[in-house]
Amino acid sequence: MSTETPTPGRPRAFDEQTVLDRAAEVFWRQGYEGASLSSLTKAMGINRPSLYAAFGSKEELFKRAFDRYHETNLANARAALEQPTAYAAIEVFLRASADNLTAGGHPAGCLSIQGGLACSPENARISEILAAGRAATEAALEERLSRAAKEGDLPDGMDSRALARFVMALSEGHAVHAAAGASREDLQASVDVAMRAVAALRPGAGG
Amino acid sequence: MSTETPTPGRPRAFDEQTVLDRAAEVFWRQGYEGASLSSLTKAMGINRPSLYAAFGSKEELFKRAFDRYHETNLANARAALEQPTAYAAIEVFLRASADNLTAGGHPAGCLSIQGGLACSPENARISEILAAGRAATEAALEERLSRAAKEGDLPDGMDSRALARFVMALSEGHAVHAAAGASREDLQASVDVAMRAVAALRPGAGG
DNA sequence: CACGTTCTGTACCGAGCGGTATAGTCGAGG
DNA sequence: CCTCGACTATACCGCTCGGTACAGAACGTG
Repeated sequence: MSTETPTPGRPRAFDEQTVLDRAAEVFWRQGYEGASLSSLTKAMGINRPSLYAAFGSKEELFKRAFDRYHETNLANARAALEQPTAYAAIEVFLRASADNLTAGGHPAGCLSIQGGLACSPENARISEILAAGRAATEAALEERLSRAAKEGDLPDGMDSRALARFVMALSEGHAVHAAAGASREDLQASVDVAMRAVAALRPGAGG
Repeated sequence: MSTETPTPGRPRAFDEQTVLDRAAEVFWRQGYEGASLSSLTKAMGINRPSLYAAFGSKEELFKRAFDRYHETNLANARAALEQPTAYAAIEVFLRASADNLTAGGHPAGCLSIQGGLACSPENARISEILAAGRAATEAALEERLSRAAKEGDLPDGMDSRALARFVMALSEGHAVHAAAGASREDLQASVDVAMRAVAALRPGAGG
Protein backbone atom coordinates (compact mmCIF):
# COMPACT_ATOMS: atom_id res chain seq x y z
CA MET A 1 0.00 0.00 0.00
CA SER A 2 1.58 3.28 -1.05
CA THR A 3 0.94 5.86 1.57
CA GLU A 4 0.32 8.69 -0.89
CA THR A 5 -0.96 8.21 -4.42
CA PRO A 6 -0.57 11.45 -6.44
CA THR A 7 -4.19 11.87 -7.54
CA PRO A 8 -5.06 14.82 -9.72
CA GLY A 9 -8.43 16.51 -9.36
CA ARG A 10 -10.72 16.85 -6.40
CA PRO A 11 -10.01 14.34 -3.64
CA ARG A 12 -12.64 11.99 -2.28
CA ALA A 13 -14.60 13.22 0.69
CA PHE A 14 -15.02 9.68 2.10
CA ASP A 15 -12.86 6.74 3.05
CA GLU A 16 -13.52 3.72 0.88
CA GLN A 17 -13.06 1.13 3.62
CA THR A 18 -15.29 3.04 6.01
CA VAL A 19 -18.20 3.30 3.60
CA LEU A 20 -17.77 -0.35 2.65
CA ASP A 21 -18.23 -1.28 6.30
CA ARG A 22 -21.36 0.84 6.45
CA ALA A 23 -22.68 -0.81 3.31
CA ALA A 24 -21.95 -4.24 4.73
CA GLU A 25 -24.05 -3.40 7.77
CA VAL A 26 -27.04 -2.51 5.62
CA PHE A 27 -26.72 -5.66 3.51
CA TRP A 28 -26.33 -7.62 6.72
CA ARG A 29 -29.43 -6.21 8.35
CA GLN A 30 -31.70 -6.11 5.31
CA GLY A 31 -30.29 -8.62 2.85
CA TYR A 32 -29.09 -7.78 -0.64
CA GLU A 33 -32.52 -7.37 -2.18
CA GLY A 34 -33.92 -5.58 0.84
CA ALA A 35 -31.13 -3.03 0.79
CA SER A 36 -32.18 -0.18 -1.47
CA LEU A 37 -29.77 2.31 -2.99
CA SER A 38 -31.41 4.97 -0.88
CA SER A 39 -30.80 3.18 2.40
CA LEU A 40 -27.28 2.31 1.32
CA THR A 41 -26.28 5.85 0.35
CA LYS A 42 -27.91 7.20 3.49
CA ALA A 43 -25.97 4.82 5.72
CA MET A 44 -22.74 5.34 3.80
CA GLY A 45 -23.11 9.10 3.93
CA ILE A 46 -22.42 9.56 0.24
CA ASN A 47 -24.47 10.32 -2.85
CA ARG A 48 -25.48 7.96 -5.56
CA PRO A 49 -23.05 9.15 -8.25
CA SER A 50 -20.16 8.92 -5.78
CA LEU A 51 -21.16 5.36 -5.04
CA TYR A 52 -21.33 4.43 -8.70
CA ALA A 53 -18.06 6.20 -9.53
CA ALA A 54 -16.30 4.29 -6.76
CA PHE A 55 -17.92 0.86 -7.03
CA GLY A 56 -19.66 0.58 -10.39
CA SER A 57 -22.89 -1.15 -9.41
CA LYS A 58 -24.88 -2.44 -6.48
CA GLU A 59 -23.58 -5.93 -7.09
CA GLU A 60 -19.95 -4.80 -7.20
CA LEU A 61 -20.49 -2.80 -4.04
CA PHE A 62 -21.81 -5.93 -2.39
CA LYS A 63 -18.86 -8.00 -3.55
CA ARG A 64 -16.39 -5.46 -2.22
CA ALA A 65 -18.20 -5.14 1.10
CA PHE A 66 -18.56 -8.90 1.46
CA ASP A 67 -14.92 -9.55 0.54
CA ARG A 68 -13.85 -7.27 3.34
CA TYR A 69 -16.21 -8.91 5.79
CA HIS A 70 -15.26 -12.38 4.73
CA GLU A 71 -11.50 -11.85 4.88
CA THR A 72 -11.80 -10.73 8.47
CA ASN A 73 -14.07 -13.62 9.35
CA LEU A 74 -11.88 -16.20 7.68
CA ALA A 75 -8.82 -14.83 9.45
CA ASN A 76 -10.66 -15.09 12.76
CA ALA A 77 -11.64 -18.65 11.98
CA ARG A 78 -8.08 -19.63 11.06
CA ALA A 79 -6.82 -18.03 14.25
CA ALA A 80 -9.36 -19.97 16.30
CA LEU A 81 -8.26 -23.19 14.66
CA GLU A 82 -4.66 -22.70 15.77
CA GLN A 83 -5.11 -24.91 18.78
CA PRO A 84 -2.99 -27.91 19.70
CA THR A 85 -5.84 -30.43 19.47
CA ALA A 86 -8.83 -30.93 17.22
CA TYR A 87 -11.11 -30.80 20.24
CA ALA A 88 -9.73 -27.43 21.32
CA ALA A 89 -9.81 -26.10 17.77
CA ILE A 90 -13.49 -27.00 17.43
CA GLU A 91 -14.32 -25.50 20.78
CA VAL A 92 -12.52 -22.21 20.18
CA PHE A 93 -14.00 -22.02 16.70
CA LEU A 94 -17.56 -22.49 18.00
CA ARG A 95 -17.15 -20.23 21.02
CA ALA A 96 -15.59 -17.42 19.00
CA SER A 97 -18.29 -17.84 16.41
CA ALA A 98 -21.04 -17.64 19.02
CA ASP A 99 -19.44 -14.51 20.46
CA ASN A 100 -19.14 -12.85 17.07
CA LEU A 101 -22.71 -13.67 16.12
CA THR A 102 -24.02 -11.78 19.13
CA ALA A 103 -21.33 -9.11 19.53
CA GLY A 104 -22.14 -5.43 19.57
CA GLY A 105 -20.91 -2.98 16.97
CA HIS A 106 -22.63 -4.75 14.09
CA PRO A 107 -25.91 -6.53 13.34
CA ALA A 108 -26.58 -9.89 14.95
CA GLY A 109 -25.86 -13.01 12.94
CA CYS A 110 -23.74 -13.41 9.88
CA LEU A 111 -23.62 -11.52 6.60
CA SER A 112 -22.75 -14.74 4.75
CA ILE A 113 -26.22 -16.05 5.54
CA GLN A 114 -28.39 -12.97 5.98
CA GLY A 115 -27.04 -11.38 2.81
CA GLY A 116 -29.22 -13.51 0.60
CA LEU A 117 -29.66 -17.25 0.96
CA ALA A 118 -32.39 -17.16 -1.66
CA CYS A 119 -32.60 -14.46 -4.31
CA SER A 120 -34.54 -13.73 -7.45
CA PRO A 121 -32.97 -15.30 -10.55
CA GLU A 122 -31.27 -12.07 -11.65
CA ASN A 123 -29.45 -11.88 -8.32
CA ALA A 124 -28.52 -15.54 -8.15
CA ARG A 125 -24.86 -14.56 -8.19
CA ILE A 126 -25.22 -13.06 -4.75
CA SER A 127 -26.25 -16.38 -3.24
CA GLU A 128 -23.35 -18.05 -5.01
CA ILE A 129 -20.83 -15.55 -3.68
CA LEU A 130 -22.07 -16.04 -0.14
CA ALA A 131 -22.05 -19.82 -0.51
CA ALA A 132 -18.46 -19.67 -1.77
CA GLY A 133 -17.49 -17.67 1.30
CA ARG A 134 -19.05 -20.19 3.64
CA ALA A 135 -17.41 -23.01 1.73
CA ALA A 136 -14.02 -21.35 2.21
CA THR A 137 -14.52 -21.29 5.96
CA GLU A 138 -15.60 -24.91 5.93
CA ALA A 139 -12.52 -25.76 3.87
CA ALA A 140 -10.30 -24.14 6.49
CA LEU A 141 -12.01 -26.25 9.14
CA GLU A 142 -11.58 -29.38 7.11
CA GLU A 143 -7.92 -28.64 6.50
CA ARG A 144 -7.32 -28.34 10.22
CA LEU A 145 -9.25 -31.49 11.05
CA SER A 146 -7.62 -33.42 8.26
CA ARG A 147 -4.27 -32.54 9.78
CA ALA A 148 -5.58 -33.71 13.14
CA ALA A 149 -6.56 -37.03 11.59
CA LYS A 150 -3.03 -37.49 10.24
CA GLU A 151 -1.63 -36.67 13.67
CA GLY A 152 -3.78 -39.32 15.28
CA ASP A 153 -5.74 -36.61 17.01
CA LEU A 154 -9.09 -38.01 15.82
CA PRO A 155 -10.58 -41.49 16.15
CA ASP A 156 -9.65 -43.92 13.38
CA GLY A 157 -12.13 -43.87 10.54
CA MET A 158 -13.37 -40.42 11.44
CA ASP A 159 -14.41 -38.55 8.29
CA SER A 160 -12.80 -35.15 8.71
CA ARG A 161 -14.83 -33.65 5.88
CA ALA A 162 -18.06 -34.73 7.54
CA LEU A 163 -16.81 -33.50 10.89
CA ALA A 164 -15.99 -30.10 9.38
CA ARG A 165 -19.42 -29.97 7.81
CA PHE A 166 -21.01 -30.84 11.14
CA VAL A 167 -19.16 -28.06 12.97
CA MET A 168 -19.85 -25.56 10.21
CA ALA A 169 -23.53 -26.47 10.10
CA LEU A 170 -23.82 -25.98 13.82
CA SER A 171 -22.22 -22.58 13.52
CA GLU A 172 -24.56 -21.64 10.68
CA GLY A 173 -27.52 -22.73 12.75
CA HIS A 174 -26.29 -20.49 15.52
CA ALA A 175 -26.18 -17.66 13.01
CA VAL A 176 -29.82 -18.30 12.15
CA HIS A 177 -30.68 -18.25 15.83
CA ALA A 178 -28.67 -15.05 16.37
CA ALA A 179 -30.45 -13.35 13.49
CA ALA A 180 -33.71 -14.13 15.26
CA GLY A 181 -32.50 -12.61 18.50
CA ALA A 182 -30.82 -15.44 20.41
CA SER A 183 -28.44 -14.20 23.09
CA ARG A 184 -24.77 -15.01 23.53
CA GLU A 185 -25.69 -17.21 26.50
CA ASP A 186 -28.25 -19.12 24.43
CA LEU A 187 -25.62 -19.94 21.85
CA GLN A 188 -22.91 -20.75 24.34
CA ALA A 189 -25.26 -23.18 26.08
CA SER A 190 -25.72 -24.91 22.75
CA VAL A 191 -21.93 -25.01 22.34
CA ASP A 192 -21.74 -26.54 25.83
CA VAL A 193 -23.94 -29.38 24.64
CA ALA A 194 -21.98 -29.71 21.43
CA MET A 195 -18.66 -29.95 23.26
CA ARG A 196 -20.01 -32.42 25.75
CA ALA A 197 -21.03 -34.52 22.79
CA VAL A 198 -17.92 -33.89 20.73
CA ALA A 199 -15.78 -35.07 23.62
CA ALA A 200 -16.72 -38.54 22.46
CA LEU A 201 -14.73 -37.86 19.32
CA ARG A 202 -11.48 -37.52 21.18
CA PRO A 203 -9.13 -40.28 20.16
CA GLY A 204 -9.06 -41.65 23.68
CA ALA A 205 -12.82 -41.87 24.07
CA GLY A 206 -14.68 -44.97 23.08
CA GLY A 207 -16.14 -43.35 19.96
CA MET B 1 -64.65 -28.39 6.89
CA SER B 2 -67.99 -28.51 5.08
CA THR B 3 -67.64 -30.51 1.92
CA GLU B 4 -69.86 -28.22 -0.12
CA THR B 5 -70.31 -24.53 0.58
CA PRO B 6 -73.26 -23.12 -1.39
CA THR B 7 -71.41 -20.33 -3.24
CA PRO B 8 -73.41 -18.00 -5.43
CA GLY B 9 -71.86 -16.58 -8.57
CA ARG B 10 -69.13 -17.94 -10.75
CA PRO B 11 -67.01 -20.61 -9.08
CA ARG B 12 -63.26 -20.31 -8.78
CA ALA B 13 -61.19 -21.74 -11.58
CA PHE B 14 -58.35 -22.73 -9.23
CA ASP B 15 -57.87 -24.71 -6.07
CA GLU B 16 -56.73 -22.55 -3.18
CA GLN B 17 -54.45 -25.14 -1.59
CA THR B 18 -52.82 -25.95 -4.89
CA VAL B 19 -51.95 -22.36 -5.74
CA LEU B 20 -50.71 -21.82 -2.18
CA ASP B 21 -48.26 -24.66 -2.68
CA ARG B 22 -47.07 -23.11 -5.92
CA ALA B 23 -46.64 -19.76 -4.19
CA ALA B 24 -44.69 -21.39 -1.39
CA GLU B 25 -42.29 -22.83 -3.93
CA VAL B 26 -41.57 -19.40 -5.40
CA PHE B 27 -41.05 -17.82 -1.98
CA TRP B 28 -38.87 -20.75 -1.08
CA ARG B 29 -36.66 -20.47 -4.13
CA GLN B 30 -36.42 -16.68 -4.35
CA GLY B 31 -37.21 -15.37 -0.89
CA TYR B 32 -40.09 -13.05 -0.04
CA GLU B 33 -38.53 -9.93 -1.47
CA GLY B 34 -37.12 -11.71 -4.49
CA ALA B 35 -40.52 -13.15 -5.38
CA SER B 36 -42.31 -10.65 -7.61
CA LEU B 37 -46.04 -10.64 -8.18
CA SER B 38 -45.36 -11.54 -11.79
CA SER B 39 -43.35 -14.65 -10.95
CA LEU B 40 -45.92 -15.61 -8.32
CA THR B 41 -48.95 -15.31 -10.57
CA LYS B 42 -47.10 -17.08 -13.37
CA ALA B 43 -46.22 -20.02 -11.14
CA MET B 44 -49.67 -20.11 -9.57
CA GLY B 45 -51.38 -20.01 -12.95
CA ILE B 46 -53.76 -17.24 -11.96
CA ASN B 47 -54.06 -13.51 -12.62
CA ARG B 48 -53.30 -10.70 -10.29
CA PRO B 49 -56.88 -9.73 -9.41
CA SER B 50 -57.72 -13.36 -8.63
CA LEU B 51 -54.76 -13.47 -6.28
CA TYR B 52 -55.78 -10.29 -4.51
CA ALA B 53 -59.43 -11.32 -4.29
CA ALA B 54 -58.45 -14.60 -2.69
CA PHE B 55 -55.57 -13.54 -0.44
CA GLY B 56 -55.66 -9.76 -0.02
CA SER B 57 -52.00 -8.90 -0.30
CA LYS B 58 -48.56 -10.32 -0.96
CA GLU B 59 -47.90 -10.53 2.77
CA GLU B 60 -51.16 -12.36 3.46
CA LEU B 61 -50.43 -14.73 0.62
CA PHE B 62 -47.07 -15.45 2.17
CA LYS B 63 -48.60 -16.06 5.60
CA ARG B 64 -51.13 -18.48 4.17
CA ALA B 65 -48.52 -20.30 2.12
CA PHE B 66 -46.10 -20.48 5.02
CA ASP B 67 -48.76 -21.65 7.47
CA ARG B 68 -49.51 -24.56 5.20
CA TYR B 69 -45.84 -25.38 4.80
CA HIS B 70 -45.15 -25.05 8.48
CA GLU B 71 -48.05 -27.17 9.66
CA THR B 72 -46.84 -30.03 7.52
CA ASN B 73 -43.28 -29.59 8.68
CA LEU B 74 -44.20 -29.39 12.33
CA ALA B 75 -46.34 -32.49 12.02
CA ASN B 76 -43.41 -34.32 10.44
CA ALA B 77 -41.15 -33.18 13.24
CA ARG B 78 -43.58 -34.33 15.93
CA ALA B 79 -43.93 -37.67 14.21
CA ALA B 80 -40.16 -38.06 14.10
CA LEU B 81 -39.96 -37.31 17.80
CA GLU B 82 -42.32 -40.16 18.66
CA GLN B 83 -39.47 -42.50 19.43
CA PRO B 84 -38.98 -44.43 22.65
CA THR B 85 -35.69 -42.75 23.56
CA ALA B 86 -34.27 -39.25 23.32
CA TYR B 87 -31.36 -40.59 21.31
CA ALA B 88 -33.67 -42.20 18.76
CA ALA B 89 -35.91 -39.14 18.65
CA ILE B 90 -32.94 -36.91 17.86
CA GLU B 91 -31.65 -39.28 15.24
CA VAL B 92 -34.96 -39.68 13.44
CA PHE B 93 -35.54 -35.93 13.64
CA LEU B 94 -32.17 -35.15 12.08
CA ARG B 95 -32.33 -37.89 9.45
CA ALA B 96 -35.85 -36.98 8.37
CA SER B 97 -34.84 -33.35 8.27
CA ALA B 98 -31.80 -34.09 6.11
CA ASP B 99 -33.98 -36.12 3.77
CA ASN B 100 -36.59 -33.40 3.49
CA LEU B 101 -34.01 -30.70 2.87
CA THR B 102 -32.75 -32.53 -0.19
CA ALA B 103 -35.92 -34.27 -1.35
CA GLY B 104 -37.29 -33.83 -4.85
CA GLY B 105 -40.64 -32.24 -5.60
CA HIS B 106 -39.75 -28.94 -4.02
CA PRO B 107 -36.78 -26.56 -3.76
CA ALA B 108 -33.78 -27.60 -1.70
CA GLY B 109 -33.53 -26.33 1.86
CA CYS B 110 -36.21 -24.88 4.03
CA LEU B 111 -38.75 -22.14 3.45
CA SER B 112 -38.50 -21.08 7.11
CA ILE B 113 -34.96 -19.91 6.43
CA GLN B 114 -34.85 -19.08 2.73
CA GLY B 115 -38.08 -17.11 2.91
CA GLY B 116 -36.36 -14.09 4.40
CA LEU B 117 -33.88 -14.23 7.25
CA ALA B 118 -33.14 -10.55 6.72
CA CYS B 119 -35.62 -8.17 5.11
CA SER B 120 -36.01 -4.47 4.56
CA PRO B 121 -37.70 -2.70 7.49
CA GLU B 122 -41.12 -2.64 5.84
CA ASN B 123 -41.05 -6.43 5.52
CA ALA B 124 -39.69 -7.10 8.99
CA ARG B 125 -42.86 -9.02 9.82
CA ILE B 126 -41.86 -11.71 7.37
CA SER B 127 -38.67 -12.47 9.28
CA GLU B 128 -40.65 -12.55 12.50
CA ILE B 129 -43.19 -14.99 11.12
CA LEU B 130 -40.46 -17.32 9.95
CA ALA B 131 -38.62 -17.07 13.26
CA ALA B 132 -41.84 -17.93 15.10
CA GLY B 133 -42.23 -21.01 12.94
CA ARG B 134 -38.72 -22.19 13.68
CA ALA B 135 -39.25 -21.48 17.37
CA ALA B 136 -42.34 -23.68 17.33
CA THR B 137 -40.35 -26.58 15.95
CA GLU B 138 -37.66 -26.03 18.54
CA ALA B 139 -40.32 -25.94 21.25
CA ALA B 140 -41.61 -29.32 20.09
CA LEU B 141 -38.09 -30.67 20.33
CA GLU B 142 -37.63 -29.23 23.77
CA GLU B 143 -40.92 -30.66 24.95
CA ARG B 144 -39.85 -34.12 23.86
CA LEU B 145 -36.41 -33.82 25.43
CA SER B 146 -37.79 -32.36 28.60
CA ARG B 147 -40.00 -35.42 28.91
CA ALA B 148 -36.94 -37.57 28.34
CA ALA B 149 -35.15 -35.79 31.15
CA LYS B 150 -38.03 -36.53 33.51
CA GLU B 151 -37.96 -40.16 32.43
CA GLY B 152 -34.27 -40.42 33.26
CA ASP B 153 -33.56 -40.79 29.57
CA LEU B 154 -30.93 -38.04 29.61
CA PRO B 155 -27.85 -37.58 31.78
CA ASP B 156 -28.44 -35.74 35.05
CA GLY B 157 -27.96 -32.02 34.76
CA MET B 158 -28.51 -32.07 31.01
CA ASP B 159 -30.17 -28.83 29.91
CA SER B 160 -32.96 -29.99 27.61
CA ARG B 161 -33.57 -26.49 26.27
CA ALA B 162 -29.93 -26.20 25.27
CA LEU B 163 -29.99 -29.67 23.79
CA ALA B 164 -33.08 -28.80 21.74
CA ARG B 165 -31.38 -25.63 20.55
CA PHE B 166 -28.29 -27.61 19.59
CA VAL B 167 -30.29 -30.11 17.54
CA MET B 168 -32.35 -27.38 15.93
CA ALA B 169 -29.27 -25.33 15.09
CA LEU B 170 -27.66 -28.32 13.45
CA SER B 171 -30.78 -28.88 11.38
CA GLU B 172 -30.86 -25.21 10.39
CA GLY B 173 -27.23 -25.39 9.36
CA HIS B 174 -28.07 -28.37 7.22
CA ALA B 175 -30.78 -26.27 5.61
CA VAL B 176 -28.22 -23.60 4.78
CA HIS B 177 -25.99 -26.26 3.27
CA ALA B 178 -28.88 -27.74 1.32
CA ALA B 179 -29.80 -24.33 -0.08
CA ALA B 180 -26.24 -24.10 -1.40
CA GLY B 181 -26.51 -27.46 -3.09
CA ALA B 182 -25.34 -30.01 -0.52
CA SER B 183 -26.52 -33.55 -1.28
CA ARG B 184 -28.52 -35.88 0.89
CA GLU B 185 -25.36 -37.92 1.48
CA ASP B 186 -23.42 -34.82 2.56
CA LEU B 187 -26.02 -34.05 5.17
CA GLN B 188 -26.42 -37.63 6.35
CA ALA B 189 -22.67 -37.87 6.84
CA SER B 190 -22.90 -34.83 9.08
CA VAL B 191 -25.73 -36.51 10.97
CA ASP B 192 -23.52 -39.59 11.31
CA VAL B 193 -20.95 -37.44 13.09
CA ALA B 194 -23.60 -35.80 15.20
CA MET B 195 -25.06 -39.10 16.32
CA ARG B 196 -21.65 -40.53 17.07
CA ALA B 197 -21.12 -37.52 19.28
CA VAL B 198 -24.61 -37.43 20.74
CA ALA B 199 -24.24 -41.04 21.83
CA ALA B 200 -22.20 -39.58 24.68
CA LEU B 201 -25.40 -37.99 25.94
CA ARG B 202 -27.08 -41.31 26.53
CA PRO B 203 -27.74 -41.71 30.22
CA GLY B 204 -25.53 -44.75 30.41
CA ALA B 205 -22.53 -43.09 28.78
CA GLY B 206 -19.96 -41.28 30.85
CA GLY B 207 -21.16 -37.86 29.64
C1' DC C 1 -5.09 32.62 -11.23
C1' DA C 2 -6.68 29.93 -15.09
C1' DC C 3 -6.59 25.09 -16.27
C1' DG C 4 -7.52 20.12 -16.31
C1' DT C 5 -9.28 16.63 -13.62
C1' DT C 6 -12.06 14.44 -10.41
C1' DC C 7 -15.45 14.55 -7.10
C1' DT C 8 -20.27 16.16 -5.34
C1' DG C 9 -25.25 17.27 -5.61
C1' DT C 10 -29.60 17.71 -7.95
C1' DA C 11 -32.62 16.18 -10.84
C1' DC C 12 -33.90 12.83 -13.78
C1' DC C 13 -34.42 8.16 -16.66
C1' DG C 14 -36.88 3.74 -18.10
C1' DA C 15 -38.36 -0.28 -15.91
C1' DG C 16 -40.54 -2.99 -12.69
C1' DC C 17 -42.69 -2.99 -8.31
C1' DG C 18 -47.23 -4.03 -5.44
C1' DG C 19 -51.87 -3.15 -6.06
C1' DT C 20 -56.47 -1.86 -8.46
C1' DA C 21 -60.43 -0.06 -11.71
C1' DT C 22 -63.22 -1.75 -15.08
C1' DA C 23 -65.29 -4.50 -18.35
C1' DG C 24 -66.37 -8.99 -19.85
C1' DT C 25 -67.38 -14.11 -18.50
C1' DC C 26 -69.56 -17.82 -16.49
C1' DG C 27 -72.50 -20.54 -13.31
C1' DA C 28 -76.74 -20.83 -10.01
C1' DG C 29 -81.59 -19.47 -8.66
C1' DG C 30 -86.07 -17.66 -9.80
C1' DC D 1 -83.90 -17.62 -19.94
C1' DC D 2 -82.80 -13.82 -17.55
C1' DT D 3 -80.68 -11.72 -13.82
C1' DC D 4 -77.53 -11.58 -10.04
C1' DG D 5 -73.07 -12.10 -8.21
C1' DA D 6 -68.52 -13.65 -7.90
C1' DC D 7 -64.88 -14.67 -10.89
C1' DT D 8 -61.35 -13.64 -14.81
C1' DA D 9 -58.65 -10.63 -17.90
C1' DT D 10 -56.71 -6.37 -19.63
C1' DA D 11 -54.93 -2.35 -18.84
C1' DC D 12 -53.56 0.82 -15.80
C1' DC D 13 -52.16 3.46 -11.20
C1' DG D 14 -48.52 5.83 -8.21
C1' DC D 15 -44.24 4.68 -6.48
C1' DT D 16 -39.71 3.12 -5.90
C1' DC D 17 -36.24 0.62 -7.95
C1' DG D 18 -31.19 0.63 -9.87
C1' DG D 19 -28.65 3.66 -12.56
C1' DT D 20 -27.13 8.21 -14.96
C1' DA D 21 -26.62 13.27 -17.25
C1' DC D 22 -25.21 17.45 -16.13
C1' DA D 23 -23.73 21.43 -13.78
C1' DG D 24 -21.05 23.21 -10.09
C1' DA D 25 -17.31 22.72 -6.55
C1' DA D 26 -12.68 21.65 -4.99
C1' DC D 27 -8.06 20.16 -5.50
C1' DG D 28 -2.98 19.94 -7.87
C1' DT D 29 -0.39 22.03 -11.49
C1' DG D 30 1.44 25.61 -14.84
